[in-house]
Amino acid sequence: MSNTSPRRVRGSATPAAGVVTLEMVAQAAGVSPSTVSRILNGTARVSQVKQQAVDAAIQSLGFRPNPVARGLAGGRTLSIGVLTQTISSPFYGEALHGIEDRLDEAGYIPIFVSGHWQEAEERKALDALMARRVDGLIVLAGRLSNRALQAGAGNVPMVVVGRQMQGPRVHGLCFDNRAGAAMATQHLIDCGHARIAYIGGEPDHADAHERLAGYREALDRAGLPFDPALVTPGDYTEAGGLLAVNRLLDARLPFTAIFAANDQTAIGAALGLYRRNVRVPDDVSLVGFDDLAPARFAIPPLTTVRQPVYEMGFQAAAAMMALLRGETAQVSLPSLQLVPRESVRRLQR
Amino acid sequence: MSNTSPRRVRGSATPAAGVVTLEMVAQAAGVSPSTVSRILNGTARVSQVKQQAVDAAIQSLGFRPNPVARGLAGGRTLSIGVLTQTISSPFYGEALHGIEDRLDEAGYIPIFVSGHWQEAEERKALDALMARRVDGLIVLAGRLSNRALQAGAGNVPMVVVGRQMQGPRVHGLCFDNRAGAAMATQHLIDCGHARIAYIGGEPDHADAHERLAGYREALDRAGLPFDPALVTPGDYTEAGGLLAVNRLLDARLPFTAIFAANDQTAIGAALGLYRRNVRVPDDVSLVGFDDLAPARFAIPPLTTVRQPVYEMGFQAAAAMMALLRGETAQVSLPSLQLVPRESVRRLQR
DNA sequence: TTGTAGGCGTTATCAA
DNA sequence: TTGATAACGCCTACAA
Repeated sequence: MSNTSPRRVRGSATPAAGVVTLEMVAQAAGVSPSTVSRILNGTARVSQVKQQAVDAAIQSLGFRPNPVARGLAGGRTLSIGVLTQTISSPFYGEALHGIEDRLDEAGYIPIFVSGHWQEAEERKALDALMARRVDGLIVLAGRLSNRALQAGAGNVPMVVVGRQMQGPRVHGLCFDNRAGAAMATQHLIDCGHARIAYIGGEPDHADAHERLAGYREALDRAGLPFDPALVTPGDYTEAGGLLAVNRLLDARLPFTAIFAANDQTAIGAALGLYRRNVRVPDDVSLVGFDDLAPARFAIPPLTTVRQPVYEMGFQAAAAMMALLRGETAQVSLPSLQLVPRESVRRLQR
Repeated sequence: MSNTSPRRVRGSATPAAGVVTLEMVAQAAGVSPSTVSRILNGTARVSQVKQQAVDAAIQSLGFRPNPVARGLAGGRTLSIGVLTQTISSPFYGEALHGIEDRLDEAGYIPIFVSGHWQEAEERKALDALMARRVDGLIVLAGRLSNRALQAGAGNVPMVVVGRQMQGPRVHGLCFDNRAGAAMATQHLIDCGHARIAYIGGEPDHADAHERLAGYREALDRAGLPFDPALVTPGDYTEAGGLLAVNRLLDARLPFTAIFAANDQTAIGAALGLYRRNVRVPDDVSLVGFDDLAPARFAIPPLTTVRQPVYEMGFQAAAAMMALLRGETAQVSLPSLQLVPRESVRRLQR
């Protein structure tokens, strides 16, 4: 029999003082390490006596399993990679919050990395995540193609927010942007507006196209003409909205309302209107999209379409947990809702 | 001689297909694993020949070291724990962005966890971080006492933003809130205002007290009386600002200006004033603190004190890197600056 | 039900 | 300068 006592001759990492290992728990409880492991993971049944002995040892020693070692041995790191675009974005920030809360419930931890809407960065971020051996991947929008994502993710399960994807270990989750935009436009039409301008989002974001489609759909349904001159691009930022509204005003076309592709755009537009002495809603009505905090406190408070973003993050994480259990994710997103406030005026006829 | 060939008899984690290990690189290059490791870490000199052979093998095999294994063996995970309060906060979001960018430069990854301004949650988050064996800790404000932080951090280096702390492996980093607040108040005084109300921040945040002190300081310096009735608490949110301004108005005390403890408070206050038909800046001037995006696009654009938050995060991460190198962190924060916009009116005399 | 004995992919020590 | 080898702390296949 060779020597099996835990000699420490040479080693690498100096064990941090006060670190309690599973082996120490086993010794204290008078059982083998495997038994402790089994109890920790619920891998097999163990007798009541040992169960209690181990529990007691864990308590008294204050043992906490080392996730790093677990990751190496078990192949699970209990961490989920989250590829987001800008960690400081007011929109995605809420989603991250939801993800964090749901993962926490399950003992997982999110690892956030930003792609900044740039393919190269996204690819790099994805690599970093995979190198960290995350157990799953949640992707928030982005520019990477579905193929690139699939390839980059290897064989870990993936939840993608903002695009349609289905597969055995993949789940897509999105809001119905088209319906939301139609709802916003319809609201303006219901208030008597017929000349409605549209300030779009980033031209190469899918949701920007869907919102434009929703706008046209509502116009069509009401039998109103679609005037391309009333449509101008934005970039989902306040500055973009400001610029866009200036173009609209400079064109000297008549319009009584503006539907902006998101709240930030609408808020920028509102400032642009203010600068030109066009009053909201007296002269021009304004509707946004998202319902972030600034919309609620804008002057006047902004009518918008509410996207439950926190909930979206929460559900994305829930879907991931399902995928990890080998189930097919079956989560549903709450639908979008119009939030009427004070930036829209009912036209007299 | 015992058998040293890499037999795989029984194991645990099934090695994921396509995973390239350091050992495979060593074989391909015809050297020992230790040599590969040395090259990877620059731990020792190796001959040109082997150097190149290994580099080639790494390239062709597409090898990427496994951080999890590194963490176990080397005791370093190349990750930094970041204890923040609300990941979706517009203020801290910017800081996280800065941290992320600086850490990325150094090959480190941030692990963000939220404490939600609650001691119990912060403690839990701290534990989770330490269990993950992060190499360092960056703490953004919070309620945990310095002692609790020190204890929770064990012996990993720590950078704390928003409080004064010094130590061999600890570094504190803060803005001069007092000076910033004095600057804001002074600006109002310079514009001829004498009756200046103050809407405070969360009563138990240190920076809220500092800002109040700055407000008083400016008043004193100008020989203006301090009227406690003109001071009312807020909570750093828009809703808090709205409520506060209502209290101020209800008290029916005369004032010509308001200094709010942060932008969100100011924006809420602006809405409150609007609701009561008090115009900004014609009837009341308004100054905020932070200079977040919404301030720039408020109507009218908000005069405020700019805190370079991104930079703050960046510097905090830089300090951490210095600490990790065993140096004493010696980073400096850019100072606060007044950003005059349109929410302040110069009083005629 | 329980224990034994690798092995996960790296780093670090020792000896050459 | 290089290579063998023993950890790092845990999990699990296998044997008992």
